Amino acid sequence: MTQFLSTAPYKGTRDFLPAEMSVRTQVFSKLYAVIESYGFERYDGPLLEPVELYEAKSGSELVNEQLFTLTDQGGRRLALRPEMTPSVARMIAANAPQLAFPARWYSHPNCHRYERPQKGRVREHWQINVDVFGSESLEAEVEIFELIHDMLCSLGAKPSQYEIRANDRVLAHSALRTYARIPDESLGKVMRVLDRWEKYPRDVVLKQLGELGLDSASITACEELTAKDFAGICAVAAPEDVAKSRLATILNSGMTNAAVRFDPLIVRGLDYYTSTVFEVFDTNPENRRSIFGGGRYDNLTALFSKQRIPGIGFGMGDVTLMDFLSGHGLAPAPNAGAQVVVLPLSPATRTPLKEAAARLRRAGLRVTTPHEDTQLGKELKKADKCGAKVAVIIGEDELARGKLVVRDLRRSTQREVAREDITAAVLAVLEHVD
RNA sequence: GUGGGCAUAGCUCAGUUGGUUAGAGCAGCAGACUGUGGCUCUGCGGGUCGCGGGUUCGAAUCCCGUUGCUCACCCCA
Repeated sequence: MTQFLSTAPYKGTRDFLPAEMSVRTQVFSKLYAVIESYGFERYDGPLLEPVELYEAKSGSELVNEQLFTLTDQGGRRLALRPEMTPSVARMIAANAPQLAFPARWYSHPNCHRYERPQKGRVREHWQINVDVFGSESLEAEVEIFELIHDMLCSLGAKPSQYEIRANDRVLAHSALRTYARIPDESLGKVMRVLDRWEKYPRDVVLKQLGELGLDSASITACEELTAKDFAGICAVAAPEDVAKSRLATILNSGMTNAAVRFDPLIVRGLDYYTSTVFEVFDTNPENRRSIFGGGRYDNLTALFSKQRIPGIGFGMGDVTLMDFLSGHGLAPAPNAGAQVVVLPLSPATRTPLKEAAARLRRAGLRVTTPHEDTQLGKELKKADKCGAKVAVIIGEDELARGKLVVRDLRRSTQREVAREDITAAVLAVLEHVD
C-alpha cells in the first residue's frame, strides 16, 4: 500500500494559488506604487539571521517562544526572521557611511513566528516594512502618518473605515512616573497590563497591577490615566517630558492634517520603541482589531555601531490587511491569466495560429493557444472558464481569404478581420469589455 | 501551553430515537450538438464517513483515544 504524503501546507503557512496570488499582487502593487511615490526605495535581506539579532531588543516572549530556530552545521544558532526591523537596522548600520540620510527604505519580506494560528495570525506572513532612517525631524512621523493614509486610500478604504491611534512612550512613561508614582523598572510591565484595559474586565486589570507590586494609590492613578485624553495626559506628565514628546509636539502644533487619534492605551510589545508608537485599527464592528502598527526606535543601530541613527517605521502584514479589505468589500477580483485565446480549427492552421499569437503577444497581450487539437466548442468553454475575453479563431475557409475570426466571448459576437488587423480588432474588444 | 466547535464525494453540505445498498447541489467526464462556449436535457465516474480502539446482532450516528482544521485564551508583528 502506498502511503501518500499530505497535500496540506505546514500549519500556519499558506499556498497561494493563482487566483489568490492575483489578488495579493494587485493589492501590494498598489501599495508599492504609493510607497515609491514618496521616494522610498525597496531592499531585501536574508530569511535567516543569527538568533542574537533578536535577543537584544525584540522582547523575551518573542525570542523564547515564537522564534523558529535552527542550528547550522557549524553550530551557529539561526532564526527565521520574525520581523524585518532588526535586519534593516543591521543593513543601515553596515552601510551608513555610503548612505544619504534620511534613508527611506521599504521591503516586503515573509516573516515567521511559531504560534497557534487563529484569525489574523499565522506562522508565515508577508509584511510590508516601511522605515525612515536618520531623521530626528518630527516631519518623519508626519510623513509616515500621511503615507499610511495614502496607502489605505489607494486600496479604496475610506477614512471612516480605519483609525490611526498613537501614543508616545516618553509621554506615557512620564505620566506613569509623576502621576502614578511608578518606578522606572516597572514602567514596561505596567504599560503591558494597561494595554489590556479595553479587553479585560476592570477588576482583572486592577488585580494584575496589584500583582506588579503597585499600591492602591498607584493603581487608582493608573486607572485614572486610562480615561484621560491627550490634554489630560499632558497636564499630569512632567512639563519637560511633554516638551520632549514627539507626538505631543506634533498634535499640539497641528503639524499634520493626517487624522491621528491620541490613545494612552497604545503600547506595542516590542522593546525597542523609544517614543512614538501607533497602531491602525479597523473600525468594522465585526473586526475591531489592530491591522498593523509601528513606531520610532532611536537606538536600534546601537547594536551594531557607535553611530546614532534613529528610525521610524511600520510593518503591515498581509493577513490582517486582507481581513480588513474583505470586511469592507475592498478585495479586488482575481485577474485571468490569459486575455486572449487563439484557436485552430484544424492541424493545418497551426502556423498561422502561431503567427497570430506572436503578433498579439508583441502588442503586450496575454495569449494562450491549445496544445492539442480538440473540438472548438470545448475550447471556447475552457477559454471562458479561464476568464479570457477574446477568442481568435483560425479556420481554413477564412484563411483562404486572408481573414481570421475575432470573437467577443462576453457578448457572443464575432467578426472577420484581415490577418494584419487582428491586434487592433482584439484591442477594440478588450477595451469595451474592461 | 489552555479551552470550545468541527471532520461524510474534488467543493459546499444533508444523513431521523443506531438499522442493512450513505444522499443532494455544484464541479468533472461523455453524449444530444464532429466550424462556435455560457442555457437545457440524458447518462457516467467518484466516498477506507479523518485515523485507531470500544459498546452492539448491527455504528457515519453512541463512548474513549488520537490527528487535523478552526475560533478564542496566553502573547503579539
